[in-house]
Amino acid sequence: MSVSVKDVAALAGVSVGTVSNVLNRPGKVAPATVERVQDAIERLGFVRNDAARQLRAGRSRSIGLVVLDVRNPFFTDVARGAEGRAAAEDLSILLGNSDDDPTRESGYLDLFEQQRVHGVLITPVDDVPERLARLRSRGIPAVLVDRLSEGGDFSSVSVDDVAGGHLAVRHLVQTGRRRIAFVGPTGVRQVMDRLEGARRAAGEQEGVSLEVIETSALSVLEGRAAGERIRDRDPQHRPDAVFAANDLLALGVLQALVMLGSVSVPDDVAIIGYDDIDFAAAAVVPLSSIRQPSELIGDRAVELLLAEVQGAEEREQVVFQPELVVRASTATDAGRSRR
Amino acid sequence: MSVSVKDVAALAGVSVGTVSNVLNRPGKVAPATVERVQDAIERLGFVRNDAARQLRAGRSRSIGLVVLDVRNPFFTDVARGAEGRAAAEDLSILLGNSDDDPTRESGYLDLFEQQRVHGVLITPVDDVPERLARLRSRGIPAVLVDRLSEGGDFSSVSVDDVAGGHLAVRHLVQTGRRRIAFVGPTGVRQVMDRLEGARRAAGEQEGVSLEVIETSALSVLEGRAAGERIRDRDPQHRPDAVFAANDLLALGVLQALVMLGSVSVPDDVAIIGYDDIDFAAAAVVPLSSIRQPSELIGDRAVELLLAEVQGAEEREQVVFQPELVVRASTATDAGRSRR
DNA sequence: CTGTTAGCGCTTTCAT
DNA sequence: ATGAAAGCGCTAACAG
Repeated sequence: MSVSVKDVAALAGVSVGTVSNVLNRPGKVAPATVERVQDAIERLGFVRNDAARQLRAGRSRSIGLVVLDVRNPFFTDVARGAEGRAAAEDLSILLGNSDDDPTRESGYLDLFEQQRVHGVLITPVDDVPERLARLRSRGIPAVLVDRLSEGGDFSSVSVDDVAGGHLAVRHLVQTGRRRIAFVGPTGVRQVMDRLEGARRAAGEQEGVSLEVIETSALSVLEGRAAGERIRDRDPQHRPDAVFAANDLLALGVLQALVMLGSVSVPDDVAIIGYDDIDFAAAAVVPLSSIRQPSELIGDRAVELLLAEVQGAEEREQVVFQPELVVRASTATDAGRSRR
Repeated sequence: MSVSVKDVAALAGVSVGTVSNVLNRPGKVAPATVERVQDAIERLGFVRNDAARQLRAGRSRSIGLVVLDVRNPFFTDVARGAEGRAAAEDLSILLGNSDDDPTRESGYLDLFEQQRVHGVLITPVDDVPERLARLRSRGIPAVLVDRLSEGGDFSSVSVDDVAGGHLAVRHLVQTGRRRIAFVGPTGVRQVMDRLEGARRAAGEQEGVSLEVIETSALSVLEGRAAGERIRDRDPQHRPDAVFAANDLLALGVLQALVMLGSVSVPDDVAIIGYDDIDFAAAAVVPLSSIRQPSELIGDRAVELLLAEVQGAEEREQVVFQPELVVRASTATDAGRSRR
């Protein structure tokens, strides 16, 4: 069926070893032979069998990446960053989407383990340190993405979520907001950190309240549901600002308030999101947000992984600082004084 | 390093053949033996080596998918659809992002060929029929995604882009627009088809003009650039409607007109996009669009691929019909009559 | 510079 | 029901 080195060798009148050398170390082969072999390769349309190479090498030339949600532009950006860095090393990225589901996450880790990937980049759903420790004990290092490693057992590339939450709420408070609602799924680590930062910022000023509106996911749909609950309240019990745990949620809240309801943003309610995805700027009301260097995260994560593959002993924790991006959704409007 | 079936066999006191049977056909092995083997597997933490299985099987358990742009939600939705269908068959999806670059596209096809994937799903940048024919001759079938096969040589799953373009412009014309601008990269097949449909619809009504504003990609950024060009024109030379080749472009145009300019949408200029991505509904001005059944496309594409893998001789062309979704960006506003 | 060969881990006959 | 052994395609070590 498929042509192998053997066929190439036969046609070129050399041994398989020589074919292999032409493929991997052409310098070690006489120019005339190289040509003859390449000719045969061309003629037969020979394509290396990766499975055989992997079997021989003991591991594949790919890196597994498990993200929480492929539909979230933040993660596709991270993936892009990782891909670019990996390509430079002639490695490819296997992208897995856990969709916040521990079973799916575990499925991908199984798959990656079976594939003997070079290493795994993961934004864990679950607390998976034991799982990752097992991987490592089998020679597959892991780097946490968008999540700090607890005991420093793993290298990680993350963004200071507490600082991000603080930035967001401090901004809301400074622009005069007092009754702040935090919208997000409290089961998620990053979200909890953002909430902690938010609480801290709220606590720094008298008279600021912070309530939590729980959602079950970080999606536009969930945001819309949360927004509807806010919209349906008595105006006097409504928050005057919403800090959403990510932009998808924020966009959903925005939809519910502005498009499906009659609440004005930012006049009645200010909204700030998190991630600063491309779509944030193009929203109904352009969305203020907390920017994370997403592609850079992917890039650095691969770098740390490769260092570990190459035997680096120290685990490194890279923590980027987030950045506040102010847009119309949190504008200090003149209109508010009317009330 | 890694534990193999041999180690498991040794610990369980059986032969490797039996271990393999326990793994693949447990029914053929005595219950007591099964238990003993599974115990050994557990104890040793044995994990199958995919490379070895693939080598043996002659091909991998994955399907390659090459898309034009991972950052475009349309394609991540397609990927999701494909992944779901593939998972049901115990196959995984290898996602490649060509980024509209023939070199990258070709790189992924090389990679997939080396991996001996089950098949390839691709939205081609280039005209790659010869490349795909070669793949097929090597036993790797290909299915075109979001693109009809020219001579019917390949199965394909697409959406009738001519009809979509027609729907969009007919809608604009019916809501009173007369000077329509089509925004998009004319080098792309799907875009050309949408343009053709647009031209047809424009021709069906006296006094409707259709100009083409060329962009170099289907991105928000390119849309913004195009929007700026429109914004900077004399109001009387401005189109009164824009049909953007996809939602990313449309969102960019919208940004340029509304947020960075002072053109009102839809009062001065109506905008309609294509794909109906989630973010369209949440845009500054909720975007009218042409909806495509994206997840279904991925799902069906895998189905056609599997049929071909299983020896189906006929190539099938699945063509879905697009659907018009009207939102505020093309509202027939009372305001227009003022002029 | 080139050839020979062992072996990576697994599955699958073919015997027993 | 289980075992023995061949072989998938490739690479690297060694010999010549």
